[in-house]
Amino acid sequence: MVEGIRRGDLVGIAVVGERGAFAAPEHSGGSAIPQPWPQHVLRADSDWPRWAMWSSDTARALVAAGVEVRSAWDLRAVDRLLHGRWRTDPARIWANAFGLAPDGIPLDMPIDLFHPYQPPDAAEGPVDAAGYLRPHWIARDWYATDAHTAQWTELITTVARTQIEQVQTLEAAERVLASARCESTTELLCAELEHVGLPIDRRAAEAIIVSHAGPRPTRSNDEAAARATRATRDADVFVHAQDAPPIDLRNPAQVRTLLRFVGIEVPDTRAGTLRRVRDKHPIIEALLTWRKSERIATTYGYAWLDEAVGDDGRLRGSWSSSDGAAGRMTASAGLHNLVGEMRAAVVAEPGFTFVRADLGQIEPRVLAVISRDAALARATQQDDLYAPVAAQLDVDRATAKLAVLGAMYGQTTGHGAAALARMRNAYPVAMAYLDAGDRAGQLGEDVRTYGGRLIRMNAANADAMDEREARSIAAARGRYARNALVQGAAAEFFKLWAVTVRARAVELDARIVLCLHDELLIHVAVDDAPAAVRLVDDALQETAFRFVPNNAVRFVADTSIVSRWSDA
DNA sequence: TGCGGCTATTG
DNA sequence: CACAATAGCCGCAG
Repeated sequence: MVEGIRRGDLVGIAVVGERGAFAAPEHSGGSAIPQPWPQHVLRADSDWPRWAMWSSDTARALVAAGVEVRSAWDLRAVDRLLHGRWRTDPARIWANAFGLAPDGIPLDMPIDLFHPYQPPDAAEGPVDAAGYLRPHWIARDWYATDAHTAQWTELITTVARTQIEQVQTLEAAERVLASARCESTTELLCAELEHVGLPIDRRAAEAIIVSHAGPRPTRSNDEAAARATRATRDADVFVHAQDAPPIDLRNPAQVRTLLRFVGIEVPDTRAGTLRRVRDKHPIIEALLTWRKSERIATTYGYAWLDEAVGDDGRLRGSWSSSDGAAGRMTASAGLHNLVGEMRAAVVAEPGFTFVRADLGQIEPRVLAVISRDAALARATQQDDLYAPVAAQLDVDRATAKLAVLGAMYGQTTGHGAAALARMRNAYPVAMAYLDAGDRAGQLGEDVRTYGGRLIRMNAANADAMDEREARSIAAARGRYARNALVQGAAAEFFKLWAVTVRARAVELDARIVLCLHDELLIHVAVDDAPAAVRLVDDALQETAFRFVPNNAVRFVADTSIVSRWSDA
């Protein structure tokens, strides 16, 4: 335990070289205390602060050192939330926090023949006369003294406090503040997800790969063997067009030529297009099968297994806490788009099992919250929200679902169009909310999600564009903004649920091993699985209460205990 | 070698 | 002219 640090304190922390350092809280009267890693004082059980850090790079260093951090204030994550920019660095975060023009940020001098490296003047403080951070302070590999380190960590605390003041000026400041904390703690979760990895049964994975890509090439024959397996795979298609000239099945234009040769004309060669003509010629079925195998062989083949799955049988990718248009979590290495068949290889370790939980109909439920549509909120009281909506619209369930999704995505044509008109009648408040977002997007106005994330609508380049093209681009931007408000708020709900589960799971020694937009996968000892199920459900109720203070909207999750992901 | 197009998968 | 994401291979330009 650290002298003077109390629960809830905001304390700047940094990793400087081989050491960690944190600012002392104001009331202790001290300055930064550099510490070698690992640093067990950080895991003080009862009294713990909210550690302020520049970015999840610090969280990764902490996790790698075996330090458990419970909550954070991540300057980069909060900066992204407030200012809607993804490519940021400390110089920019600092400028944003203090309202300084970004084009005034001083650039670091390049080190080359004409500008040899010169050690910075140690007497210079971190901030220059104009108020910007000095570049060499950001580089921070030159820190020689504890005094420098102390200044650096205190500065982190300062930026965090300034960001909090910025949040206070926004509409719904309390909610945005909660959102900023959640985004920050999600950065910790991402660092942990990268460290822990997803348990994979390597032999099961290899069996799936063998069935599509053939046996693993040995080192002595890899080139030739790989060619041979590819040729075998291709031959299963060519056998249906034996007189056809040789073509490359990986080239869509040549596939069209091949199909034309057997008398089938298609506009493109996508799976959906091919399926519509599958009974015209047996080659279509063979081609679809080939595509599936080719995908496993290339994307989820031996190379993927070797690169992404460690010796400990854990699949690891890089995690981002808020990427893309609306701030969803993203992951690489197939963690977010693993083909269904390969999910059979995601298996809990001996003595452990998975608790898998996914939110039901999260986007329309979130829409009811953010739009404050009382009629839609009533529909969320049902386990299946689409049932009351279907009754309200006087259509079948499938049509109701299409209408709701179409409304959120900005669909204007197609089969759902008639039901969409009924949506306007039945849920005018929700539809008005969506339309307002759409209009803002079309006009190029930035919007903010429920949790306060700024969605930037960059001004369109109207030059060299005819009117029809301009209209189509404006419509696309409208749909983008409309959807970002819903998808973004849904992402915020999910992350709040995830960090709540993460916090509660500590006592069970359970670990979140996968986050998938509306789904959580938790790795837990078999005996603790029922407790983990209760924990997940309790966390959902808590999340719903925090997200919707008046509890007018109901959220549901489907939770199960499975040893194999595909069994859910 | 970098990038747009096409195609696949997922929520 | 339905939203978001990651990721592979191809052809083409340079």
